[in-house]
Amino acid sequence: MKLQFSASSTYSLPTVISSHGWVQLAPFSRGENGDSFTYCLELKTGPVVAFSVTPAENGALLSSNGRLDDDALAELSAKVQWMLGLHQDLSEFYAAARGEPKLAHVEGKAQGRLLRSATVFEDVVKTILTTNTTWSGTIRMVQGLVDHFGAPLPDDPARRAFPTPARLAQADGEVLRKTVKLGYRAPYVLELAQRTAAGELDLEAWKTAVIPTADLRKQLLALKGVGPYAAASLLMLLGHYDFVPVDSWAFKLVSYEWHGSEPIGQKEVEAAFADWGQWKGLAYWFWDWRYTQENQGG
DNA sequence: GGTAGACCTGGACGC
DNA sequence: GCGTCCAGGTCTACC
Repeated sequence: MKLQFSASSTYSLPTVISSHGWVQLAPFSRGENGDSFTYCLELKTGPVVAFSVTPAENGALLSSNGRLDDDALAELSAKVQWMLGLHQDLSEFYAAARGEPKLAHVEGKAQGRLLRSATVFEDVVKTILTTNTTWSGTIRMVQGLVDHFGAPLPDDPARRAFPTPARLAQADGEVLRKTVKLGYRAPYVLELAQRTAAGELDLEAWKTAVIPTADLRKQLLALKGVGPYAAASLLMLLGHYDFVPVDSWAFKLVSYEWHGSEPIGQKEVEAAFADWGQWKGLAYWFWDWRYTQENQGG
């Protein structure tokens, strides 16, 4: 089975894949050249399907051995288009970036889209698992969730999808805490799964909802385990860039760039991008930082 | 609204 | 190998 997707504007799959670390988190797996990925997904309509996504003419090509009925195919197609951000319009951001040498590269590289998981639920869980830990810890926790609670692929049971809310809602809190090693985050993830599975939360509605960013942020902050950093990160994944995801790395970047490596706080980071309006998050994320260049010999 | 302490794990470090 | 310290955001209680 093959599905070809075309973007509504200039598009680069390798750029989307390398936009942030998501491709390193299960059930994503990065292709050898870094310009493609594979993923395993449990569809609402029933089947578990594995597929690869490779670059195609201004878009992407999905390939899978799975056979799907029309409903499953429609669901898969919609989810992959969401993951790839094929229809995001970044023309206003590019227009603003043309006047800033530190962002001169973004339009040429088609930067701006961030790789997403198939569901908002998966992205919220993963984002909670990025907080107060190392990146290696996040990779380990996400892999643990997939290994313990994800539905297996029929043809290759070693490969599993990210667990649905219904599957995670059945999880034993102590297994989450001790075996999967989510630690104190376990009750946050469990509560999120249970409320989502029960229909109390409709996270997927955020994909299409037309809501002011401030209102969406309030709803995100109301989730246990989601604070200002996680909310800003999730807003970016949902296509709202009005907030900078300020973590300890942001302090290093901004301090080195504008404050001579002196200790700074949240206010200084926010002030640095205050002029970027609805594009603050993207301007921060794709800024050509001196800190990383000079600390990696670039 | 702002702040202090607790949460949990893994990694670095010293012995 | 063992113990200690620290980094990483968010929550809760308190002022």
